[in-house]
Amino acid sequence: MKSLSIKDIAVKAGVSITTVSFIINGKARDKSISEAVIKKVEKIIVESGYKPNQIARSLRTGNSNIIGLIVEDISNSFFSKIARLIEDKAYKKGYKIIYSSTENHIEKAKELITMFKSRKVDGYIISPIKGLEEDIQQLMADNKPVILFDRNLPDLDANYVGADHFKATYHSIESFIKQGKKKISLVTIDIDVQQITERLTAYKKALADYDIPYEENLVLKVHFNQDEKETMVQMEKLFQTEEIDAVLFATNYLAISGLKVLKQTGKKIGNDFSVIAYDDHEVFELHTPGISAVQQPLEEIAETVIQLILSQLSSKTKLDNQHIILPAKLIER
Amino acid sequence: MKSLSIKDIAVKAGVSITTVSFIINGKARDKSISEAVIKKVEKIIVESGYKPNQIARSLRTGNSNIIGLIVEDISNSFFSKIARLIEDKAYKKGYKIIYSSTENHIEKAKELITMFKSRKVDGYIISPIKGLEEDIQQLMADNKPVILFDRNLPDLDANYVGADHFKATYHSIESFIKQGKKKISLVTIDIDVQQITERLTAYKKALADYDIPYEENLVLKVHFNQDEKETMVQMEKLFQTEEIDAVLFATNYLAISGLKVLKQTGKKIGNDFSVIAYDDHEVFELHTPGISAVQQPLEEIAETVIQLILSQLSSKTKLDNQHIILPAKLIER
DNA sequence: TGAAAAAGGTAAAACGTTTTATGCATACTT
DNA sequence: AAGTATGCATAAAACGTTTTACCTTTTTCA
Repeated sequence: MKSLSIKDIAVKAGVSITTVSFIINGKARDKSISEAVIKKVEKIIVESGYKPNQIARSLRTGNSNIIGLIVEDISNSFFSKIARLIEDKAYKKGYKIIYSSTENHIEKAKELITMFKSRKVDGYIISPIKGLEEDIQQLMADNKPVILFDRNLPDLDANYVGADHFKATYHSIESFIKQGKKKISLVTIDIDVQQITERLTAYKKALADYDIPYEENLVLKVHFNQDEKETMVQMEKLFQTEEIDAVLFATNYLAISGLKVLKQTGKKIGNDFSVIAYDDHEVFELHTPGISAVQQPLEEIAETVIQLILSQLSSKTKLDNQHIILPAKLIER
Repeated sequence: MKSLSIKDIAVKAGVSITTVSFIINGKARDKSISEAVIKKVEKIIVESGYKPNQIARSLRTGNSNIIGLIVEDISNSFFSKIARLIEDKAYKKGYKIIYSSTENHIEKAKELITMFKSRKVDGYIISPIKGLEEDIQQLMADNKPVILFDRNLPDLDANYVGADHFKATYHSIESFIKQGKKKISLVTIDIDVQQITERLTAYKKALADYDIPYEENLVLKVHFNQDEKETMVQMEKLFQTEEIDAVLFATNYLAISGLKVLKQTGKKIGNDFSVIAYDDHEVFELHTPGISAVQQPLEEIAETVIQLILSQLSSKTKLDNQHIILPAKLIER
């Protein structure tokens, strides 16, 4: 049941391997192969169902038509939706995606890059974590296209596509303030990437601009890799001990955990307790009452990422790194 | 910036390529290479950070250490959660996953298989759709491990891992009946795979067993690939025109669409209108009131799938096909 | 008419591994 | 002392492509 090789086709057609290869790769006219031969070989290829062995092709050409996608957690709806969009668009251009989740482990992330390297992926799409700077730098030094998305590493000059988290956060807090909220809490994670820390900066800035004093104990920094149970305990404490009247959750899973806590403790969301979540999710739409959420432009992010990487892949010369910041929208519910 | 090859290591160590290869692959003692040489070469490998080129390795050995995963839609939380679990477990055994979504398009599914084939993936994990029988048969004839999951193709004798949808559906309907419901509706899709049609069979059986007449107009079969908008229109009609007192949604996205309709139309879930969803989702847990749901044992499904495929991959002889049906749980909320 | 160019094609090297077959010492039997 | 293991190591083929360099025949045109 061995599959056909280019040699089988060559023999069947009574021409050389070279000729078949030229035809397969559309170089036939260029290399002045006669129409008759082209037709004949093409016919045989179609009839026999021959498909070139991509492995052999990759070994020879050095590229794999595979793009590596590294995210924090593919089962998070934000990432799985982006992944689906990216996959879709890449597929149309003849690229496949290999994805993997880092689970916020630097060691796993490094291993993944090594593995992708040895698999000779053509390019990398990475939602990075702190500590990966050197490895990414190395990839770029090797002239591999790299696109960071969602999260950025400040010490690194790389292509980046993401949403305007500062503005989105600022507007969220502002909207709380305009509703008359005074005790506004921020629940975030202690991960050290710009896109997360920015949310804290924007929070502080908005408060300052409206002359509301910043209180440290209104900010909960959850450890990025801890168990959900523990997170919920911490949130419960926060919700109980302070007379908070509004909460902004910095990620969708934090918001979901938060909603679980509220449901368990019977605390109601309403006029004297408002909530905004970061990254929209069906949960927020269907929740009673509806939960306002910051919605990132998934489609545009995916589109931009894939466009960026494709242009890098097709360009011979190294292109300048771009930073593309797309607006995020506050969906009020 | 060319990466190191086995030849570079061989030269550096002053031994042959063969020797290095044996050492890399743990065959050194077998081939009686001296300890001294092993140590020396290993040291050089570590120091230089050499990683074998997987492409070349694949070309030579004929296997890629990659498993292809084909699902309907990776952005569906059921699949993305399974994918994450599978990826995780596969990773630990040295396998990578390439995934792709069929979007229920038979053509795309076929293309994906062809693509995976030309990429020489070692095995296939597929949530299949009708019409793929022949292609899958072909894979098995080629002696490639294939595991179907979630959905089964009745005309095909293949490995299958899935939940007991008949029982789960039966129990769901039974629970409605025991609550005194009389007009029980089923919202399902018109896709022709056993795991979906089974839900209809179980629905009918449960009604029959409790002497409730089956009414065709209480069953809504949504077209599997239609726009959500259209689905919602159909559901709205169903909910309005019949005095339905209970609904079972056959998939989680149908349930989510259903909840959206209910929210829009202001119809309340409660004592005189109950809902059960298929495949649990955070939405159902956090919804007010909580939505009962049939929960498939994701972890066990993933574990079984990966175990099955790994045992096939490591066994020289073709193993008998297995059908593994795991119990699903009705979570009452 | 003769040289140059074009048309039509191919042989063979190369990509980086794994693996088979083989070689040469040295040590162990009898 | 001859024969046979055994320890240690390697040369070279093979996997299936792409691509470079080259060859022959025909056509062009000064």
